[in-house]
Amino acid sequence: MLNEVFPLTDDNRIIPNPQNMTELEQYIQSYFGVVDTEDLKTIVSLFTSTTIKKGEYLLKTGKRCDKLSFVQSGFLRIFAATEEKEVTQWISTKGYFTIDLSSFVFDTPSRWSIQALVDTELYSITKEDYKKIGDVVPKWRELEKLFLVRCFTILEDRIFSHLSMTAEERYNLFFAYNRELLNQVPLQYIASMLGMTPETFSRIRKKQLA
Amino acid sequence: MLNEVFPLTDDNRIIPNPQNMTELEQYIQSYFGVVDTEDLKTIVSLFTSTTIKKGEYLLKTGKRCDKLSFVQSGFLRIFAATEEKEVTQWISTKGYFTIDLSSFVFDTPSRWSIQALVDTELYSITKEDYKKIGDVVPKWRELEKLFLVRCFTILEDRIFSHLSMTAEERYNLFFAYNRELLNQVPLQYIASMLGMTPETFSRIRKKQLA
DNA sequence: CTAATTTCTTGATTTTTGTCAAGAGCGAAA
DNA sequence: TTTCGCTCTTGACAAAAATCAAGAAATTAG
Repeated sequence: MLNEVFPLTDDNRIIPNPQNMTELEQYIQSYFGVVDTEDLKTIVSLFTSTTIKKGEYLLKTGKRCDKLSFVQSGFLRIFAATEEKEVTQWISTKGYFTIDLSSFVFDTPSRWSIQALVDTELYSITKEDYKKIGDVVPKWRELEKLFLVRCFTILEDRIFSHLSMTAEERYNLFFAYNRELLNQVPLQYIASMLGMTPETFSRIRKKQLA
Repeated sequence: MLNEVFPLTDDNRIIPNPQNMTELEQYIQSYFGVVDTEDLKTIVSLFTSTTIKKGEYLLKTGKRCDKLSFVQSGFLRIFAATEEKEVTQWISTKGYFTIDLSSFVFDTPSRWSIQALVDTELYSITKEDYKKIGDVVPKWRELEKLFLVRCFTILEDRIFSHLSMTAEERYNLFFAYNRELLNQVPLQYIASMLGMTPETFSRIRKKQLA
């Protein structure tokens, strides 16, 4: 059983790579496509594991976003404050990569704050180390671009949902794909990310349960 | 005056590059950052000029998007049809690059239709030729990524506007930056891309003019 | 230039969503 | 356990936005 946790190389060196990192490998595979197994291990070795407690911030608006984080477990809320209220942009669950992309890439002050909604396990990579991936895995720059395009497309879809759907339709679409979130994070945040008030959310929810 | 139209190199070769292409060069510079002048000419030479008549389609939903187009003059409406109505996702004006990105990159059926709202001059590049840019200009892949990130950020902002603003606020924000569109394209399309009905748009407009 | 078509405006009305306020439910902490 | 704070729900009402319908204005086609 041991080598499931600490797999051995040909010459019996222990790879300093906890077993649960395998999940990160799997997600990288699924998001970025086929990468050589050795490369994958190199990439994953650049990530470091951290835990962030409920309520704590991974990033605050105005600070630089200097790392990319992968959610191993827990929930992160990405939001920004306006004069009147906080607006939740997204909630990251297991398997999501979370970042203020613009801040990370351009070294500008971040627009988003990122807060843990429960104790959350992360694997994070610094900007510096992230750059190394491109050197080690030449293919990476292309895979990264494809990943970006997929993210872009998701945002396009989300805009389309606001141009063409009612609050109730957005609710139904969201829960068709994110059923599990409903009982695990404060509903007010989901309401906000769907572009409605908590009261409207509550009423739609009641209607859908009936 | 001639060399404004056909600028001469040191050795008096005429660069086969119509004067108005310079504008495309300028936009590439401004979007993608500093590229060597020779490279820029190479890139621009891969584009071909076309004109598309009012009402004609550059792309239809379901077809492959096999080229990237730059708007030299005119207006393009990017939209998709739902059961009830057509939803305008964006209107491209002079200086915009227009594409169904997902279709172009992944060779999937395009989600958007693109139609000319007036006779429109375009510079287009095929997917095949676009790939060559990366070979000629090694830096291109990085510049392209930065451009993508900027586009991504714009979409994030747009989502935020739907999560946090009223129709009237979106109207005002839009016209702070796109005053010129108001008298040049059917207002119903602008209404749609801002996520409101033509009637609501008309009323807000009246209110703002008063 | 005129007729036809499309687009835009306006009013009346309905529907959707937001606001305000009160109370219920629930979990965390003393 | 009991209290405190936070979240969610509910009702009454207000505001925002959509719908429907008619007509005016603008544009296009003949």
